[in-house]
Amino acid sequence: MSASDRLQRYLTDERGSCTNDALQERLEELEQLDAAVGGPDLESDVDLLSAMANETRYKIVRIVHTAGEELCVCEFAPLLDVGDSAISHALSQLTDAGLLTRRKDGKWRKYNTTNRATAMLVALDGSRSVEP
Amino acid sequence: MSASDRLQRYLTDERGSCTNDALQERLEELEQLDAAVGGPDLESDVDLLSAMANETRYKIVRIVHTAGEELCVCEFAPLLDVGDSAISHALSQLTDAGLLTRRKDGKWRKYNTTNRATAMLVALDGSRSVEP
DNA sequence: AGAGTTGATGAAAAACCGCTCAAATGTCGT
DNA sequence: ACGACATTTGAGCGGTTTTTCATCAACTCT
Repeated sequence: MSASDRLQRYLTDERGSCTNDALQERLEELEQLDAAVGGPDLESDVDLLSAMANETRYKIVRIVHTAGEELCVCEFAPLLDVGDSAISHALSQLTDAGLLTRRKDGKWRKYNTTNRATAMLVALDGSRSVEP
Repeated sequence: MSASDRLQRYLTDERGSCTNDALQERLEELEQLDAAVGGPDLESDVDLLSAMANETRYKIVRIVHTAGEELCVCEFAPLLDVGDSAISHALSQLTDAGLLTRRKDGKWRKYNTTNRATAMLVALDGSRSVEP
């Protein structure tokens, strides 16, 4: 097929020559990379990243992380300029993604960060402006 | 206003009592959290997370990271089930977000991961299934 | 110079997201 | 059990994102 056509020309360019065997070998190497990537973690990782990839939800995670203690839903409300319902949706998505824990305390619900959330924020902070 | 109404009831519940001064104090604490969060990094962090929060783009970053070497556009094509154009869009977004570097090599373009991308993947892998 | 190839770019269709509104659930105090 | 309150849930609307299609710019080789 033509899918690997370009790849063969590329390998020829890079290595001077490229037999069909060499092409197949490289294709297999790439397939292995793909297989290693496509595991069951892919979906949960993308879910986690999607959960944080929104200003409202990112701020929630940051706020709890910075607070260093569990916070009540009613404490987010004054800080986020969206309705209570949106906050609740956000908290649920973050909890489902494994970024927050939810605890019932009587009439109130309290949320705290998980290790996963902390790890992400630390990675973000630690790698900032350290190009490349 | 009623925005801090609920908060006052909450504080009363938690601490037994809550003067208006105590309410104001807590509100200020929360505002400080919010201020610390709303810095200029917020936007770039959300951009970075958004860039990774998509199966196609996540796979690209993972593949380059796992390969441990720069890869040519033509090497992604056989692994991703989207058109060449979508791959190009994805690579641009990832590069703009600071997750990949782009290098011209004659006719070909090669992409590699940045430290930022590595930091994110390491954080994801290192915090997996270590609840909470 | 011209043909062929790689990759980027822009518009537009299709899929998806984020918010609000209305209604539901669970909890507390009376 | 009832009313008040805190939060969640589900539907739906408007806007954004992801992909494709067509086109373009840059580069290579003859």
